[in-house]
Amino acid sequence: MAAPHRPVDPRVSFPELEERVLERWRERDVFRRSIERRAGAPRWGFYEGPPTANGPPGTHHVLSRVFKDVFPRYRTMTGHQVQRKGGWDCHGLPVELALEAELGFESKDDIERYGIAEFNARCREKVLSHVAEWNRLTERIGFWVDLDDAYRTLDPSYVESVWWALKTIHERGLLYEKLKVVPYCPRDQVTLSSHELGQPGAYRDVVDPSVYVRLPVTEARGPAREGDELLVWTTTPWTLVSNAAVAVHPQLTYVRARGFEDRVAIVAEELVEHVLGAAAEVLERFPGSALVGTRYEPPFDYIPGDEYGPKGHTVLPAQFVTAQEGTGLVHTAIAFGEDDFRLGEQEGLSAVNPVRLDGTYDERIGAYAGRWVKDADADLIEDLRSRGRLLRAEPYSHSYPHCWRCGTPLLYYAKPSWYIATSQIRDRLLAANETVNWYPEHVKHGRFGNWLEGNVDWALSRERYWGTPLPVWRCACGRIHVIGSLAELERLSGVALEDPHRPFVDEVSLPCEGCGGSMRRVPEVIDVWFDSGSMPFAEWGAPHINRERFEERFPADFICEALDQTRGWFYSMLAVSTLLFDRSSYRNVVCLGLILDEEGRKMSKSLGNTIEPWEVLDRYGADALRWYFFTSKQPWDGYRFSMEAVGESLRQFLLQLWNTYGFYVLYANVNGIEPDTAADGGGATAVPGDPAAALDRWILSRLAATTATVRERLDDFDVTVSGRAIQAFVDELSNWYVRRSRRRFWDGDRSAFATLRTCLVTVSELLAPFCPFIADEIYDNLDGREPSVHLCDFPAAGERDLELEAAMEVARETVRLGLAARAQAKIRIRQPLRAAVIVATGHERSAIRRLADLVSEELNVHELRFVSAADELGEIEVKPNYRTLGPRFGKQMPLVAAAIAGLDPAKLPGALRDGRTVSVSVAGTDHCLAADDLLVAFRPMAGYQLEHEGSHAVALEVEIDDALRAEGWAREIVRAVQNARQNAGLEVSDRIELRLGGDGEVLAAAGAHESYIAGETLAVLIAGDLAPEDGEAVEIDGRPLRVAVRRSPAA
RNA sequence: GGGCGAUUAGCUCAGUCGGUUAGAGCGCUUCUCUGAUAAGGAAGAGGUCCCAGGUUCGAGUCCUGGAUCGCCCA
Repeated sequence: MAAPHRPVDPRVSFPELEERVLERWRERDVFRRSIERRAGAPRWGFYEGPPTANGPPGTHHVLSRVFKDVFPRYRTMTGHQVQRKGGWDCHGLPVELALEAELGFESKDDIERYGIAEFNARCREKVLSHVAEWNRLTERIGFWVDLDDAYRTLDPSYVESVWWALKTIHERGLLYEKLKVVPYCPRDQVTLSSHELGQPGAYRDVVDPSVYVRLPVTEARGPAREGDELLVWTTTPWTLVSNAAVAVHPQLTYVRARGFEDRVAIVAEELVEHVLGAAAEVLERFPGSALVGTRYEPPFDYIPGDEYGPKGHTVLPAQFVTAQEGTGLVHTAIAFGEDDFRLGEQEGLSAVNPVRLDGTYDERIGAYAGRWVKDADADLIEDLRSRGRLLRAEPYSHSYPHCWRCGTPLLYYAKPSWYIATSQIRDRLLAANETVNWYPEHVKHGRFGNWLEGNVDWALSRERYWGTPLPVWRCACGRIHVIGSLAELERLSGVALEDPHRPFVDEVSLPCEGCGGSMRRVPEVIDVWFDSGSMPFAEWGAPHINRERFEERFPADFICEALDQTRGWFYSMLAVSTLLFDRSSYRNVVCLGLILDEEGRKMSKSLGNTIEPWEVLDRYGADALRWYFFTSKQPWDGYRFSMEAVGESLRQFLLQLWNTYGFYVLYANVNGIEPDTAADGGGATAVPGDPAAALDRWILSRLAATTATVRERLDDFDVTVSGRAIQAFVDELSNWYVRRSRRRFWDGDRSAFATLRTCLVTVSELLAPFCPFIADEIYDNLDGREPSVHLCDFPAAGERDLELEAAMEVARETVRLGLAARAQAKIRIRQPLRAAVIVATGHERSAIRRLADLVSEELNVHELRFVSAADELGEIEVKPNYRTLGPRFGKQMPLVAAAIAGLDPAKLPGALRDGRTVSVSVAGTDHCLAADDLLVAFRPMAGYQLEHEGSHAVALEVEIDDALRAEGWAREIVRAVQNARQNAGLEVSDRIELRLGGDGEVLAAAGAHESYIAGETLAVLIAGDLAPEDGEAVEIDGRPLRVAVRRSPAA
């Protein structure tokens, strides 16, 4: 007869097991079938936020990929069709920069010389260079996603969809080009998006010169006299050469004050002391508005005031000015600050910009021409000092943005850029956000909501090469045409492009419908975030092709990325879909935290504290890593990651489950127990437990409770609590159900086997989304009616028996107390005792009585005796239940507590058990208290050694007579024989011949309990004739015994 | 500088609507059990629930301020 189940290796290697399971999935085509099986079922949508494959995947990618896996698996099992299209983010500056570094390029000129076609071809290769590695890891960790049909943002169909989106946005009047001050990297010659400013390392603490500059008034006006000095403050001295104006707050109070060297300065009143010192003498006070129009001498005269317009080198009113720091008068350089630029627009000042794109001064700045502006700071300051125009200069430490790739300090710089007017749809963005469930919830109106509130227009264009070309064609006459597809481009130009990228697309010109001239494409490519934000339709090439496939799947039910994507992908997804469809492209979003090392430091290559995914996978396996991520904490809190932590999740959970499963298989095979598939075929209605076996019904009730919790929490995207519920159940199953049922398994009790098997199979189904490998292995070996557990329906919660669950709690508590009492009395568990004496009140007493066999067996006592509290063991004490009484009595609580303390405890339990109420007098008024209002606790009397907790206690009768002693010895002998069996390498089902020798009294006890010993050890023969030199020597209660076992030839 | 979050035992984390004796696991010490287990059980040691105010009959939990750490923004 073949064994019903494959034997289970207790020393299994999970990594090897997982490889076998993967092989089985491939053979049985399980992923594809899991989706096909749900054809026609309600869809549950998932979008893959595309990673870039130009580098190898790290542990943080494993984190997001397993979270992207667990919910689709769960929803598939609950009857949904969940298609998962993979994707790769292909464009972008990082690829270009990596390639530049490889080629040793230092500027964009090098790229132009190299040739854009060749450069982009290299980018195209590079960006997918690690795809094979990503695919291998993705499969290994059990992330089910369709990588064969993955979208790539560089595909022509994808680019076309993005073009369509931009054309649509243009048609709505939301695409515009404007000179705007942007953070600009002169090294890469590229404008940075706000997303890029958010990259790690962008803001760095640096020390910049901070200068107070004197600007003499050139003609008296209002309160200002000729020769008074306007004091301005700046941390960017290099912008002083293009000072265009000075801004003051019209409502703020300013003063003329006599300060250093008797010169008269004009500063904000609040800052006089800060700027001029305590000795300064205030001469006059006036509002900022009085200064407006005052003319002054600029710090440098390279650019004459009239180049800025009539208001050049005058004082202007501006609301953004504060008296927080500086002088309260703000140096304004139109081209180099966002506020400055806006003020220039309002006041009609032109944005004269003497700084070249490479960050050097142009020829207008005389001696400084050609110098990198930041390097000119020191010389400019000296220049000011020598001319008496410097009040003071000091180092100023602040955080300043740098290019996150090359580390160059950014310049705020006026440049023409293309924008999407997202600020015009701010209310729609907020409304769309309201429809999204965020996990954790606080992101919705916190970090993300605040970000939307402060929405600014999306800086879309990039002056780079490897990206989706901005599909805007412009004629010299100013006319603009936005192209929405390659077909449209061909229709208008006659050119059929196969590759929409630069430089090919740059060569296509269109006839201008206005002037008949030739339209050329603008040179920019777009922000890659717009690419990835377009994925809901672009992954299908919609709307040009596959329109229905997109529409059927929009919006997604679930997306998931790390928390740093709030302003990245989460935003671009919301913004693009709101611009185009006026709704969010996702309904639920789970945010993940960062992975830190075990000391809480960020993992980074430079610190050398990274842990590579393969190290973990090869040592502990994917399930252990997944389980760690799912259950160690709420995922958005971040992880303190270490090898040891993953090892612990393996030991604490997976091994316990594996051993329980191994136990079942071992004894099912020994007893030839076939799974009763017919009975199980009916599903949850077939209760395998013997109705008389309380343990069976108890564990099935716990299983039902666990199933309900897991479903409820997974429905709310909570893997942490649901996973921990499974873990708690497996612990109950292993450490109470199996432990207390071992005898029944040895005896081949079919109810016990059916119950344990139901629990294990159900656990495998509950666990399938979390730990897909071990779950499938267990399912396949114990059930296997489906080719994989991942083709099963998720379990439905059965009926619970709450009363039995509560009773078991009490019984287990009683056992805990009894074992503690044994330890106190120093009587080992194998020594049977006459009785345990239990103090328990009404319902607890009946609970223990109901499970008396369990309790007495576990405590190894012959009898349970109950005593009432009034007996000599101790007494009952009642305490107020603050939870019920607090709200009722409020401030009178102390009085109530006192009144309760005055009750006669002896009379209470009986009265309360009978449903009667107790009357107390509080401040002259009588109140009725019900059983719920009182907490009953047991208080042992002095001088008794017993264990108590809450309202019950357990004491043991410790007197051991000869019969009990002999019984204890018999158990010791059994243990010695079992050890001998194991030492002899026998199978658990082998029969033995047993020979004993040694102490006469011990042998007599063995004789008295011969059938017990024979039964326990499968001995067909027991003989007391062992020769003194034979067998293993052991001690029984300090007496010598020798034991010899031999496999019995009789079958 | 602003926003968001975190801070509970040596470590990793729970802690429900505010309810009076704050828990678990790991680790440590001692004991124990073993016919599944890399396990299990019992006992012990281990706490300024970050700090300071406040609200309340009652605060780890709510409010205010502060400290430290992280993330995001400027």
